[in-house]
Amino acid sequence: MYQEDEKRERKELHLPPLPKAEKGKVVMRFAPNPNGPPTLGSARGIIVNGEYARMYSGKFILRFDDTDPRTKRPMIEAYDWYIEDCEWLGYKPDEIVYASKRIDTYYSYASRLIEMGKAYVCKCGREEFKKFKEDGKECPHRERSVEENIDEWNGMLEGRYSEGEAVLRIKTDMKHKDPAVRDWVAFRIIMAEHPLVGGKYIVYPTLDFESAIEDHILGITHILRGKDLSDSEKRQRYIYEYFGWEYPVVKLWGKIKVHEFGKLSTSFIKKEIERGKYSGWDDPRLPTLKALRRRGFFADALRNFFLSFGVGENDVSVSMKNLYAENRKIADKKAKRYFFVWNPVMIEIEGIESIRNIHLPLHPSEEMGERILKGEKSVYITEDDFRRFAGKKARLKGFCSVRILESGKAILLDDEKVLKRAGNIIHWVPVSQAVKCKIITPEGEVNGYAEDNALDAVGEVVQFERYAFCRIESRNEGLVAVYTHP
RNA sequence: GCUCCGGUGGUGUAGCCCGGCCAAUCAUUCCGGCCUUUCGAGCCGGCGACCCGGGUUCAAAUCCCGGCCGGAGCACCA
Repeated sequence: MYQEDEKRERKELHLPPLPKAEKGKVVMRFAPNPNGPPTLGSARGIIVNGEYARMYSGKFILRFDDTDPRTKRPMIEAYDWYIEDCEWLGYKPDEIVYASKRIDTYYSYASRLIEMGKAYVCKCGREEFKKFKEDGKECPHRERSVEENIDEWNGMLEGRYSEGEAVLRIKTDMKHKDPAVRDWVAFRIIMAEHPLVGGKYIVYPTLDFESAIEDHILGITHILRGKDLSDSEKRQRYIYEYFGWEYPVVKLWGKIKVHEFGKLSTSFIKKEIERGKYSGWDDPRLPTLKALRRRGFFADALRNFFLSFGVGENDVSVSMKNLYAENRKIADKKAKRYFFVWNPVMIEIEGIESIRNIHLPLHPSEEMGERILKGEKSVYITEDDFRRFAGKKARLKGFCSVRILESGKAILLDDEKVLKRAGNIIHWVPVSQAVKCKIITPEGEVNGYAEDNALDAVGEVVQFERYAFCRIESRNEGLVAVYTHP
């Protein structure tokens, strides 16, 4: 136990202290757009933000930045999926905020900015404005009076304009050295039904505006965001300055790429699911948290995996092998051991006349009790072993030593004649105890027989000896398991 | 084109801010050995890195300049 704590302690050190963080006063948020299910990438946001909040006894907020019902249309089911996965990962949000339900609030801040002369309604076309931006020139709408702007803004809200005809821009500096900062858009018109608030609004805030206001309202002290959003701070600071607010401490991190999953976009996956290529969002081949959970990964493994990356700005390109290693450390201690024989071949052992109960531990080192296998004449072994040992001696683990003949027969030997040494000990399943077992792997299905004792382990992550860790999913017509990793 | 960021072994990471204790940390992968209850597990051991070039300094992975390579933003997307 003491060692456990010490290990955990060391792990914590992976997260460097946050600048200007005071115990009990830190407020962090994870702000996804629920336009798809949480993925491996989401996990990093949840874990690192949640971990920091915990580290400083602070607050962890889950905020849905769902303010684009068209281009990044939220998926109604996904809201709850995020909440579930936060909890599964061990970071239950202290507060949950839905941006789309607080749009009126954003309007009021927008009005104030307009009244302050810090925001204006712009009716330039995209290309038109782009030109002004590139040239560092102000567009004709920029210097109109506050009164005119108030009127135009109300016009936007009332539907005087259609999509694309008018936007509300924040005044920054048209000569700012970074073109990305110049008079950015705070609100635009989108005539689309929103999954959560329906057709209540036609004017929606952009991420930069919504996020800027929310971070202040919620009292966020520290923001962790991808470096692709590094311009946000520069843009949002203008608003903070106009209102006299203090900007949170920002830490950027690089993007993360997992070798095994190329660039699978949410929309692409969605299409493939509809086409039937994937069985659903929890298809084991997908990088969704649902899939990982189904495969039997432990939340702590995800946690250690992501904490090991720290919060640097360099991009991370990593293999799932690293996650497997983290998971294995946990699974190895918890998983019961069973025999599963793939590509089964039946052998008959000459010399076995009666059935003997073979007692095997459910775990080699942890106290988990035992399982009983019938030591009988007919057993299955995997074809791989059959080929490897045909004509040679092998030991059926816990049962007996045999010489395997090409014919499919086997001859019982005295134990002394076969050294019980790693390398010649194989696993087996008694024919009378064999249950069909299907394993769903990322590469396809693997079929064979498992010992019937495994029927008791539905829902658990087990280790099929000499095969892999798997999560046993169901037991209808035989067993169905999902492959976790070697 | 403009702006910003990064570059430590196969992979990830510590160290860089406050130069020496760094012939560089930890993990993983890979390789080898051990294990008469498994294994791709465990245990033990091993290989393996500061992008390049200048400069500052008694001393540079650490500071400065230049180059090269990589990433990001310049959306009425998040």
